[in-house]
Amino acid sequence: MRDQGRALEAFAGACRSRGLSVTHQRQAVYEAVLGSREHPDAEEIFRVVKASVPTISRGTVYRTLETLRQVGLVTDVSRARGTARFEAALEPHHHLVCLGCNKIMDLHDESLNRLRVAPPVDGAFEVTGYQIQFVGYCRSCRSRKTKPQSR
Amino acid sequence: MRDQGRALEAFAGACRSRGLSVTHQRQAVYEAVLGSREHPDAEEIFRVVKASVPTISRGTVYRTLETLRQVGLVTDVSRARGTARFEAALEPHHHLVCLGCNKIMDLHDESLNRLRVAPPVDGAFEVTGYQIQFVGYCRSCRSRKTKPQSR
DNA sequence: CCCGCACCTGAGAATGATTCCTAAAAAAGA
DNA sequence: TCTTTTTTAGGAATCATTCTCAGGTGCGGG
Repeated sequence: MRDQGRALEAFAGACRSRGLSVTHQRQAVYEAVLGSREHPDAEEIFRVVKASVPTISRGTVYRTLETLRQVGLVTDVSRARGTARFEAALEPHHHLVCLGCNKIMDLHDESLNRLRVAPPVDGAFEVTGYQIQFVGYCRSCRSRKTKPQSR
Repeated sequence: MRDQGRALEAFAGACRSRGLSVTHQRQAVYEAVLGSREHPDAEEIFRVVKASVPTISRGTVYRTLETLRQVGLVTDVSRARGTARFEAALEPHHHLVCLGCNKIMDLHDESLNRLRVAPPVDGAFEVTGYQIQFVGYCRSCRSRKTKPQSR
């Protein structure tokens, strides 16, 4: 995993460049996310990190994941921020998701609805549709992007 | 909204074809989702539905949303199923999400990483990346697709 | 290398969304 | 209509996540 080594090296720099202190807890959490393949949840990461940093608390894991997510070092695969939000499955459309404030905006763009995909994973999975999430920063979050809000 | 009218008409049929009873609670919940533009959460839908079905309970709203999601009539925009799941933001890749069991699988496909998007929403939003979610049914959920599991 | 201070962490309480449980009500369908 | 199966209301229970705050720590300036 060359990528992983590099990512780890770059971690301290990435933190500093955004005004975040480099703590070993943060490194351990990031390392744990880097090292797992299975889309771990906070509890799983807590368990893993605990092995190297026995005193770490759940609160720190949650806090750190949120921080890393806001600066873009970690992705929330499930995008489970706050309460679950719904919409009718009518015409396909896509979403803009702000990493700063978690606002979700609709994006209607016909040209995105004609993606052709090679049947993924040998037909074991039946695809019925898709959605594209564009992540980034909305206007108001862009201006304070260097330092994540606690919310 | 021609789509809405049509969707509502088709609702009963859609339920029946999947072996779901057609209850007025279910219709009211679906109608509420159809009628809102703002990615409502369960609480909001509860409030709206309550106006027409005063005796409805929160439990029913949650249950119904989950059911409708599993059969594909409603989309969980935030995909907030269960606990939040993370991964390192290394090389871009995409996901297969099973509507039945909520399993998330990685999908690496170079050709999907070169999507060009017209700058969405007049530059008010700064896009830093994107992810595509392919939704559908995994092999084991496909066989029992007609009737959703309670989990 | 030491200080000061803003930023972080640990521990556990508090919150709040979601799920679960059960008796009663409603839908299905023969 | 009668029987069977599914669904609902209501409320308790769960459990992930956030908050609070006292004590610790990274780090820039001297």
